[in-house]
Amino acid sequence: MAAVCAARIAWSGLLSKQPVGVRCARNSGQGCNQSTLQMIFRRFMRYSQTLIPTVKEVPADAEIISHQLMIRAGLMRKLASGTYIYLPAGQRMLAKVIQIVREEMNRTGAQEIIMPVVQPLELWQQTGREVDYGETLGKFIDRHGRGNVLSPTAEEGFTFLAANEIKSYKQLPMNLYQINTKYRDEFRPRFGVLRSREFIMKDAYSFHANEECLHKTYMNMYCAYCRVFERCGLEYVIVLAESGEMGGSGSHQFTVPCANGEDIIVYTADDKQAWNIEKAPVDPLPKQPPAQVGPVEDFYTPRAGKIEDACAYMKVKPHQLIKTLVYKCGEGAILAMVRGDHEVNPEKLTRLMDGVHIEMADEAMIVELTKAAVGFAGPVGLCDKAARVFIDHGVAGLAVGATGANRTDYHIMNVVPGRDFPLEGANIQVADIRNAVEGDTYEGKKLLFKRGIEVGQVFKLGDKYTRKLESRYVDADGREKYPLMGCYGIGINRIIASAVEIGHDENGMILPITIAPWEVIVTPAGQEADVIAAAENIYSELLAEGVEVLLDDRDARGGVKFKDADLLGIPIRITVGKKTLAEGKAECKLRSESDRTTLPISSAAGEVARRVKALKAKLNEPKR
RNA sequence: CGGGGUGUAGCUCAGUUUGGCUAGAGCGCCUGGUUUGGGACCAGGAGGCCGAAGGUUCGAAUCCUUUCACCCCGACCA
Repeated sequence: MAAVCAARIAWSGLLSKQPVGVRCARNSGQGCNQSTLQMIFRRFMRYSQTLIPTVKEVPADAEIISHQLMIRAGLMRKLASGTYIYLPAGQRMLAKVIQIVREEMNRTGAQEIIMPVVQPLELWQQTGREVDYGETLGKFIDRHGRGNVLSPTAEEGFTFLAANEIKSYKQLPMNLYQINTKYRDEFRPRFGVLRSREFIMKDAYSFHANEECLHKTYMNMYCAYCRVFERCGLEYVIVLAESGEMGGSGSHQFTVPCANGEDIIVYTADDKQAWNIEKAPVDPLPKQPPAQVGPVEDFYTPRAGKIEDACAYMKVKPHQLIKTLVYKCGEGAILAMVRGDHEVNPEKLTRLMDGVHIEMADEAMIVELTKAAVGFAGPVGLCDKAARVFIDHGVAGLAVGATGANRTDYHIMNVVPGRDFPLEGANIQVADIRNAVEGDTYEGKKLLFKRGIEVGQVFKLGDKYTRKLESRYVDADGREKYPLMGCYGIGINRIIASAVEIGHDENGMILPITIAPWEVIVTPAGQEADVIAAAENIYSELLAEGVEVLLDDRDARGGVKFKDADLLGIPIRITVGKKTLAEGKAECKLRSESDRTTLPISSAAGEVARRVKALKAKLNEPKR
């Protein structure tokens, strides 16, 4: 009883000795301007006054480690599937990442604006992306019957602005960006914040009079992105990516390698080249020597619409099967043939179609085209019925194969490419249309695979959007032209999730100091008045040094505070305890290391402030 | 959108197969006490429309129908 009371009295007594600035703030600011007040409140951080709801149990619906820890550490809570509430600690992390991104963008001369999240549907109809984006595009109709889009990206909005404001080559180049909420009506949100419906993205759009200028800005952004990810303390890999329906000629993706990544990175064994799997090229497989093959033979394969079922009937291996997929492009049918053990890469098809939107044909269209149920399509007799036919090198290289008979419940064997279906023709093309797989090579070099989280991507868009939205400027030669565009995105939330994915141990997050919610936590271990007083002192001194510090002033046991500090991943912990205090010392521990060092209590704050600055400098002064 | 799974206390989950006493445990929360350097202990307490709606039954968390939400696999994805 007595001890608790003493402790409470000690706390309340110290609370009344708050720094003068704070008292002044509460007394409606005598002599303090608004920004000073905000600064003081932002830095004045007591655990007991902050909503950091840590939990011991792993949340049932969190599958991957970053999701689990972000919930457990009290960074966020789920509001609905794919939407999260960011709590104070999470908000602080987002704010820090945003600030880094903003600084690096501004350094390149990009200008920050804010675009509405709700945008007119007509703009999206003009560029054709209402259709291309499909159901992922969030839409609603307002009370006036107008269609609205919840912006998943903002090419339309920025190009609209350019169309109205960029009239002369003298205004070019121009690079505009925003850091704003994006919405995508994902079929399946998952992995916590890695694939959420609502997220924060930095998106920039640049406008140029010529290709060289676009390239220059593109490379500037590329470098700025390197700096951003280095400052955030992330290990990252840059891969060549597909620009797909975004249109345009070039793209790089910035990915953080980790086991839970959704993207697959393909790289050569010598580590010289890397691609997203959508883009990774493969060498054609060696052509099989021609064999003596009898005529095509029907084979009864009831209900064997799947590769493995058909193989079982015909006693062949998947790599001997020719898989025929039907895509559509407007009204026309597109055939894509790959081996049974390979997968069609739609991005590669899109590129062969010059960026035209394609999608899987529906059942009705397949039945109409092949006169058979889905699963029994084959190239024999079908190639002249399709607008375009793409045959993978792997198929063309087969000496003999089996495939669908274009007749329900039948396959055919002894099919020889070039004999039983054409490999050449006006509408026919043998090409690389499949995903790379284990064992493939490129330019003779072995291809290797790893998973990664995409945290940023840069694109060259060309004039796709400026043409569609009639954005024209007058060039030096007096003629009207369409500016070339680049676009550049960074997933703010994903930076945090990937930092957690690669920075954690069994006790919780281990965060880079540049994005951790606080730089230092001061933990009084014990409720004795002198311990609390010493902790308060160090806390005040750190505040005065400009360090972002959290004081764990809770009336809790030491163990609880240590567990929470570890969970939160705060890079530096200063512990004030009875024993060390008696020796005039405080203890300093880095979250990333197990050793502790003791510091004289009188100089502890100054020394820790120096360490904070050194740690930050290490990340904030990138090599590039 | 196809396949699978789960909805019971703030959280993690028993109980449902085989309907039956007042619906449980651990953690968290509140009160009091003992503690206080790695998620303490004792005692007491609050907290539930058993996801929702209909049905079967003397009786439903439990059986049936419908529906909603969430999760996983797949498809999809600048």
